Amino acid sequence: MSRTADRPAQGERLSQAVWSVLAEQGLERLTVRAVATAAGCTTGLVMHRFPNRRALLLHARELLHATTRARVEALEAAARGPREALRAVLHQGMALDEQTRQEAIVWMGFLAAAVSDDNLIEEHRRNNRSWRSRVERLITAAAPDWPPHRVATTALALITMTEGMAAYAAADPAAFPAADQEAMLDAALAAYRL
Amino acid sequence: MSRTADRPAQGERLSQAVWSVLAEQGLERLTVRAVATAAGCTTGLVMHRFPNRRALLLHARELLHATTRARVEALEAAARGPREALRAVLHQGMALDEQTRQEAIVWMGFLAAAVSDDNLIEEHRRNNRSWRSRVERLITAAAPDWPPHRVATTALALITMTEGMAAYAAADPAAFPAADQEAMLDAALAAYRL
DNA sequence: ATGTTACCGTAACGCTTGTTACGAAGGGGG
DNA sequence: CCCCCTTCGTAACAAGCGTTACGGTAACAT
Repeated sequence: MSRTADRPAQGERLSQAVWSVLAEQGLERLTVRAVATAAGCTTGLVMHRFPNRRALLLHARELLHATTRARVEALEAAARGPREALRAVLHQGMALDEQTRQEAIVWMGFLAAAVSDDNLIEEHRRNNRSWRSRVERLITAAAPDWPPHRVATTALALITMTEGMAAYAAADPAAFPAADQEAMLDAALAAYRL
Repeated sequence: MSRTADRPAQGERLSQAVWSVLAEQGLERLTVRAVATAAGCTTGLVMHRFPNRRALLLHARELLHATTRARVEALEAAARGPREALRAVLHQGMALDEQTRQEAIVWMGFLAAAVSDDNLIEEHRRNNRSWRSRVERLITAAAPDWPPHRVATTALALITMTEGMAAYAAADPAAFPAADQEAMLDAALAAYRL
C-alpha cells in the first residue's frame, strides 16, 4: 500500500492533534499547520487524509464523542446499581483533573466553532440529545416510579449543572477544586432524592 | 476637537459591533475588518481607538459584564423579597429569548477566546467570582440560618446549572424551550428549599 | 527486477489577517 | 483668517492562512 498504511490510526492521531491544539492553544490558533506540527507531520498528510479543514474538525469532534461515550458506558457497566451508575456518569462530566479539564476546554472550543459551522452544530445537537436521553434513562432506572416530566426536568437540571460546572472549573481550576465539585453533585443528587 | 468627538459612544459602538459579530458569525470570523463593517466604519477608526485587536476584545468583554451587571442589579432592586430576587437573577442568566440566547453565545465565544489570552481569562475569572459571591449573598438573604458551606454549595449548583442551561439552549434552542428552562429552575429552587 | 499505485513531504498559490503609515477633513485657538 | 491638532478613511505591508500541484519514495503485484 504505502509507507505506513495505517489509515484509521493516522486519522485518530490527527484528531488527537486537533484535540491537543484546541486544549493548549485555543480555537484561534487551531490551524492546519498547528495540527500537523502537533501530529508530527506536515500539512500534506493532513490534507491528504481530509478534504479540508472543516472535515478535520468534524472528525475530531466525532472522535471526542466516541471516546466520551466509551468511557461513560464502561462506568455504567461497572456500577453496582442504577444510582451509582447515575452518579458515576455525571461525575465524569465535570472538570475534576487535568484530563477532564482539557476535555471541557476542547468541548467549549468545538461549541464556539460550531457557531459558524453547520456540520459541527448538527453533531453537537445530536450528541447533546443522546447524552440527555442517557441521563433520563439512568434516572428512570434509579427512580422507576417518577412521572416522565419529573425525570425530564431532573435530568435537565443535572446535565446542565455538570456541564456548567465543567465550564467554570475549566476556566478557573483554582477556584473550583474537585472536592467542591463533588460536594455540589452529591448535594444536588440528595436534593433531588436520587 | 474632531469630526465626531464622542469618544465613549464610539467605543461602545465598537464593542457592540464585537458583540454582534461574535453572536452572528462566531469567534473564527471575529476580525478587525468584520468589526469595522458591523460598526459602519473602517479599520482605521478601530485601530485608532484601540492599540490592537486584543484590547478591543477585552473592552467588549468588560462592556458585556457591565451590561449584565446593570440588568442584574435592576432586577434585584425591583424584587419584592430575597427569594424573588434570587429567582429573577438566576432567571436572566439562562437563554430564554433571542436576546439572552445571543448573550450566551457571546459569553461562550469570549470564554473560548480566553484560552489563548491572559487578559481575557483574568477578566473572565474576576466576573465569575463576583457573580458567584452575588448569588451567595442572595441565598444568604433568602435563607439566613443556613451554614456557610451549604450556601456555597447551593450557590455553585444554581450558578453552574443556569450557565450550563444557557449553553445548551444557545446551541439548540428548539430542544430547550423557555418553559422547560423555567420549570427546571423552579424545580431546583424547590429541591434546594429556596 | 520492474511497473504501478498509493502515500506524503515540499513548495507554491491566492487570499485574508493584524498592523502601520500617510494624507485628507474639519473644528478650536490665535 | 489661518494654523494646528485630532480624527479617521485609504492603502499598503509582512505574515499567516487554507488549499493545490507536483515529485520523490516505498510497498505491492507481476
